[in-house]
Amino acid sequence: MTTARPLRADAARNRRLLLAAAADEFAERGLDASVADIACRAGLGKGTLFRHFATKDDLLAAIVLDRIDALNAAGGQLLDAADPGAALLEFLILAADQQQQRDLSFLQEAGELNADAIRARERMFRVVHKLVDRARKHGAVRADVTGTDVILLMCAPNYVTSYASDAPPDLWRRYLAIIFDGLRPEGAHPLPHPPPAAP
Amino acid sequence: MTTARPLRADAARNRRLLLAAAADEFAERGLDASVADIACRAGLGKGTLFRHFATKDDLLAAIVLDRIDALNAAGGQLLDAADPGAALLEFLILAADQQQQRDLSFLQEAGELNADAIRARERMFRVVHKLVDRARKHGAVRADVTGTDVILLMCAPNYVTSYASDAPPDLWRRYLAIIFDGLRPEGAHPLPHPPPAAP
DNA sequence: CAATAAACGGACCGACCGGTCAACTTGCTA
DNA sequence: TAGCAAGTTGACCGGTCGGTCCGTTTATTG
Repeated sequence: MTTARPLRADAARNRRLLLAAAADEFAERGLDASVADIACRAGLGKGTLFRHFATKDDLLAAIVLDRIDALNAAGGQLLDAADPGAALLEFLILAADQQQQRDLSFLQEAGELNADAIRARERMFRVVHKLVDRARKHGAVRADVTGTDVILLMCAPNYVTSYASDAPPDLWRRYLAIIFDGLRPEGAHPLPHPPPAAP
Repeated sequence: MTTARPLRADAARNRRLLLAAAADEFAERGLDASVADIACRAGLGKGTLFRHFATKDDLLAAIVLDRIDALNAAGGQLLDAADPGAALLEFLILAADQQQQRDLSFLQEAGELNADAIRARERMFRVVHKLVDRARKHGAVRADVTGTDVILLMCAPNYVTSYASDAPPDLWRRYLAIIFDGLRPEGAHPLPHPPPAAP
């Protein structure tokens, strides 16, 4: 039982500052952003950062957890949408939008994450599986594509555009559309390799 | 004029050892592989590595240059193939196969590379553009897709599978097929974003 | 307001990195 | 085979990193 007594007012404020600074710094410089820079950006000392987050990975996990939970909530609502195909596409757009993908991609990197973050990720995987199943049954997605396929492909649009240095910020929409066309049943060719097992 | 006198026999052998060790190490651990580990893997001292390659980036560029040149040669031949659509697909398969993609992805990362490597990359870009143009004129690729699109998407299949830790080594074939289906004219939906300028 | 626990901050630590260098070894050649 | 340039090596350097620690500051509360 973690009967945590509430944070002192300044501590709560600083925690928010740190999370915001870390989100910005990670977005700009990737996983290599240094904790010193993050603390400095928040106008705080490095020691303060480590008082709130025992390790750099914990800080990352805290950020990612928020994003994932928000995405899961949106995905849950999309499960009731009228058009299952449009709902899946909308979910993928939400996931890629505002560089959320950039954080999601951290999530995919193996198990060095907070247990909470891992649980949130698995919740998200379940949501994606449900969205894909619905879309497949509705004929909006080809029969030979699985939820795991979509999970893996989810981060590709942002990854792809990250290499076009002078690209407009929402170029990912173009590649999400191309990949999504590849998921549709119309004009689908047989796949040369079986799908991976669900994670 | 670089009238380089030939390397001493042992030096030439060590150079090959270093290139092989570096290729393995970069493939396993990515760009973060340390020069010390590479030298150790080659059974040599760190100083020897720096005698052959002035900087870590030069070493990387030397590896990448070989791969790119091989790919360019294959791509050049595919320009004469009977079926332009199959030729483009074959080129993408070659590019992704045997983790070549892993090295190509380094290439995409901005201009911190050897001038030679940059030239080789640009040569590859031209080859891809030609392959795509041929395929498009032949109706094997949708009209609204450009060579630059394909260059950006080229690395996606391997990237995508790199996050499925227990995946079979050629799972990328599955996602290359899905993405390639997205490039076909059949069942293509309008793209929501214009293509980026050619690099 | 005084007492106290919570929070803060930055000097400090050990590990690791890319890269240098001078002493040492070795293949080539005359 | 002698001499020497070419090649090798690992200790070493400056810098950065994640993380620790303790003297100091501050919000809270009786």
